[in-house]
Amino acid sequence: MSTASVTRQARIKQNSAERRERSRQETRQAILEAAIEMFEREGYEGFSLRQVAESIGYTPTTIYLYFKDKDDLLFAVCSQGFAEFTQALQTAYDTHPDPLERLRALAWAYFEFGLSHPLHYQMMFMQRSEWVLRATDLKGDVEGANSFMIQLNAVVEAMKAGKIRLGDPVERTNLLWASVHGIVSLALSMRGVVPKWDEASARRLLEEYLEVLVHGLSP
Amino acid sequence: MSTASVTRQARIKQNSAERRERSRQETRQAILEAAIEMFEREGYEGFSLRQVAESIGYTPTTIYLYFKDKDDLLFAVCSQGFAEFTQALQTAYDTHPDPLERLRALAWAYFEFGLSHPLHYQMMFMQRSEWVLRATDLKGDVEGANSFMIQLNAVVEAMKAGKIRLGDPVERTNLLWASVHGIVSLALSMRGVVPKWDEASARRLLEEYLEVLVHGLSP
DNA sequence: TTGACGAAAATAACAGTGTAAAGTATATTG
DNA sequence: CAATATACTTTACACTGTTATTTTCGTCAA
Repeated sequence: MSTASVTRQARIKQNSAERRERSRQETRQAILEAAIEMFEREGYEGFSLRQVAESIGYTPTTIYLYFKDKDDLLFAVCSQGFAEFTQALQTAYDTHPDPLERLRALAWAYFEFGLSHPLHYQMMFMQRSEWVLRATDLKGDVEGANSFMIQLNAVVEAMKAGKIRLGDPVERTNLLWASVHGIVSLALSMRGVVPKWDEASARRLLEEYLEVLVHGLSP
Repeated sequence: MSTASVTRQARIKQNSAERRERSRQETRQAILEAAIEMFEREGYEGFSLRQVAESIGYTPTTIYLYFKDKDDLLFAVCSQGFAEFTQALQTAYDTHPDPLERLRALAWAYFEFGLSHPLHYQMMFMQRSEWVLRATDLKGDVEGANSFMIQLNAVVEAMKAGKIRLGDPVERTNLLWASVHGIVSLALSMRGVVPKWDEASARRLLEEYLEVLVHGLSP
């Protein structure tokens, strides 16, 4: 009887703790979602903790019970972007068995992500690129979950298959990565400002670039 | 006599106006220099009008007599960067007669500017790239003064000389520009964060990239 | 020389911002 | 029921850019 009541009480206690933890995660998620919505509406400059708090009926200081500071919340906003980005690359990798086509598909997936998530992209790879590390660390030790690793694998495979010239795989990957990033970031920066840099011409540019690259990298 | 005294008075008046105008430009310049110094020390985030004013013994509001607002002052800070950038490209252009070497030299000049003026570069080409237009417009109608035009000319020359494959010159220029920008911007973003992205490896990357490019673009 | 004028600079104020410390309900537990 | 831990708010501080108003001061004409 004593043991039974003790375990029941323990169970109740545990359930209570679980429920409270769940509630805690719920409000954390509510804050996060409000933050995402606000970030996508206002961008980086206009992103304000006080407005986020107000939009879900909380006092500004409450946010500090769930996130260390503004940067931490903003990182949480971006980390969803990182996850989506990695997944986009992963599906591109998985759906293209041919090594060369795979590289092309990866570049296009990269491009599409940037063009369709401009605010996230600018944050993730232009303003706060140091978060790349934090984001991949956060994902655990699964190597495949790292977006760089996906690209690296694709490069290694292409080398193995004799489709591109041999060389330091990491540097090759950086080369590809940097060029696509250059096109995407310039397209995002210049669109709406320089007429020549609309989305269509950015597409043509990437197309041309991939052509030049396979030419220049062929063994 | 009447005409003489009138003209003398007119001269005095004009000199006075000139001197006042000069004094005005002097304090404007003082503000601008303080702003540059502050920007280079604190970066974009830490750049504060009030601190700029304080550092030269002015009240914050005085700045508004010389610059429209914070953005305007920040643009003035960057416009020096644009001038220096254009000049760097121009000398690279002028000192290399061979078309292919010229393209290489332009890429390296671009690279060097970015690496040695990281804050300016990030402002000019990553955060506020819409200023590129404003900066070139400001320079007057001399086509050679535009950094893009310099690169464009170099590409056209290389095509004429049969050193690279024919194609839309503007798109070709964007291709070169975007790739170098990609390397530079990633190098700036990642250095100090990702060990692999130190300055030396960025240099190797550009070297390799130029090799691949002349391979891929050879007629 | 004085008095008016006009430009330059300063004051005061407003509406924001991120963040820390202290206080207050509310719910959980013994 | 009383003690306690948790969630949240209040208050406050030190900033930010920006505007409207007021003061200071050099220049210029009478």
